[in-house]
Amino acid sequence: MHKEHSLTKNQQIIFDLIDKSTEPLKAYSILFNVQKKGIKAPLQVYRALDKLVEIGKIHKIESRNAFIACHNSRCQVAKATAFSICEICEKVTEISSAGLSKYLANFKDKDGMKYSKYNLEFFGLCKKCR
Amino acid sequence: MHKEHSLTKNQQIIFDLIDKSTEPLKAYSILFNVQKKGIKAPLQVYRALDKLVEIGKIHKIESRNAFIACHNSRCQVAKATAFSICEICEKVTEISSAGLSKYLANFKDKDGMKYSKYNLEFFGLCKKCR
DNA sequence: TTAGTTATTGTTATAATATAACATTGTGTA
DNA sequence: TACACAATGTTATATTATAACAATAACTAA
Ligand SMILES: [Zn+2]
Ligand SMILES: [Zn+2]
Ligand SMILES: [Zn+2]
Ligand SMILES: [Zn+2]
Repeated sequence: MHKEHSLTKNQQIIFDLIDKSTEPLKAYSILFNVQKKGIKAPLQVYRALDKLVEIGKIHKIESRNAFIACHNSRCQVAKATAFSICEICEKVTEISSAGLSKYLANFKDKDGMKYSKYNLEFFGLCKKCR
Repeated sequence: MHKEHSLTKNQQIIFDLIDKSTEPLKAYSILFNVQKKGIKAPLQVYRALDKLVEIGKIHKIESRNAFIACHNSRCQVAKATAFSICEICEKVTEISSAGLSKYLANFKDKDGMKYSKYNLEFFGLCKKCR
């Protein structure tokens, strides 16, 4: 469950766009799409994106420099994320697996160190592309 | 074990630099450091980096846009990587865990799909920074 | 209310990261 | 040799992201 944050105007505009999208959106594509709503500069987009990531409403797909809305109720505050990415059609899906998140949250490295924050990106071919 | 590839001149210069480095290096920092060896343009660096990633001699740390030499004998061909990243000092370590790689290689998503390629980045504080 | 404080926004410029396009050179091989 | 192919060199440009500073709006506390 996401903590309720009341979004500001720009944050709401940009979140709505990302949330409606069926694919991850890139910052400058977002910029292009919200210019008619008065958001004219990259920085306005990046500021909203930063905040939305911070509060867990969206995630950044690091290998693609793109942003996707969170649809994972298990995803507490954007600290532990996992995605599958199709290398052909670029479809991205957030993975919601109790087993996986438990395994990773409990994973200890050689030094016995545990990590509460991680990002995992799986690559392969989606159903359609196989 | 890495398949032996004989590196070309530019690839060797750039690999040596990354391999000697104690921290991940960014492309333009690499460029700056190899200009005295005759590599003058970004593209020359990016081409070498692409190839080195492809053959598994280095990995890209996606969240940092930086490159690190592979020191993980378990790491077959750059298809399955895991790192820990200190959020204060930015120290990056490649994780070599039989358990982790086995778990992830066998992980199946909701649709029963398995992924042989993945990238995992853990975030936290290293020993020194704790 | 009012002044002080902080978050958000707007704006211009610029930094940092990455690729396109094309000409040239080297390397292996039939 | 002649062909194919990989690697290199070079210029220009595309894409992603932040710095710096001014102006507003929203929130607090006296
Ligand atoms: Zn999520
Ligand atoms: Zn696909
Ligand atoms: Zn490796
Ligand atoms: Zn550290």
